[in-house]
Amino acid sequence: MTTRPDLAPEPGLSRDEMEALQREIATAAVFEDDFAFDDEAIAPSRRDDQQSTLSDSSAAAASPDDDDRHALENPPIVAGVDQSFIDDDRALSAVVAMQAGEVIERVHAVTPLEIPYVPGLLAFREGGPILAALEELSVDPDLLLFDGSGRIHFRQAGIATHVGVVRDVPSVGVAKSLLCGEPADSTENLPAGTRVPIEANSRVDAPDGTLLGYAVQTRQYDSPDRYINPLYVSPGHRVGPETAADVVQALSSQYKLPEPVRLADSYADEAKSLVE
DNA sequence: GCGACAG
DNA sequence: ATCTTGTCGC
Repeated sequence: MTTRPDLAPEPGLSRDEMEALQREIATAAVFEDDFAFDDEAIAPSRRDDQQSTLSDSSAAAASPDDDDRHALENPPIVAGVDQSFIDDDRALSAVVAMQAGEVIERVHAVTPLEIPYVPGLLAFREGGPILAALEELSVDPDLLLFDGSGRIHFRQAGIATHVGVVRDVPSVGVAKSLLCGEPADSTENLPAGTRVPIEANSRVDAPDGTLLGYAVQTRQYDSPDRYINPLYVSPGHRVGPETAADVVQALSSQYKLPEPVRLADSYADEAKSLVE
């Protein structure tokens, strides 16, 4: 449960040092459920559903105990993180915090970009700007959702894992394309609500077949001969692969991306247009 | 040497 | 990520 500022992604490191740091991050990361909040209370309408259920099914039953009451009154805060780029050397990081389906805070930070994008080293380019934006948040999130990979990474230390470990906050990686690893089955035209395991292959620093995450189909067209690609969801820190996929599905309704990430996405563009 | 490669 | 009109389909 220790926060690890010493493992922060420093853009000034050599490539070898960056990779070595990522192996340390992967070692410090927890790829299984380890959080105190009620993940069942994350979805939007959940709160109302539970209250009505409680009121008509428990005529003579005891009133909710302290834990239930706490969960109902304090749904977990989930923050979506995304970035936009103002020019070649300035990044704008946006964070949208939601609770029970409602946006409770939006913050952003503009920071200089130190290094270019290199596949596998994304955290060293965007990690600093993201940490800067998270500092602006007045609420403290129970879960962070990133636009990028978590454990689905060459060294099992994608940006969701890296930032999650540094802040010691449960986190999940939500990528729109697959960086590495191998789907256990075809991911073509999957029905909405389904998922396919993503396993480690020779390109990943883990035994072949290790479950890294899931291809998650949050939305799909009804009939046409065209289809939507799945999301590649993986544990960042303190969340297991099943829960990571569950959370993303619970937070996705009308759109492909889970709401906190989708809103952070548009907020990043909106804030950018006001800056440039 | 060639291919693969989050955002 | 970003540059961008039209276009296909519900």
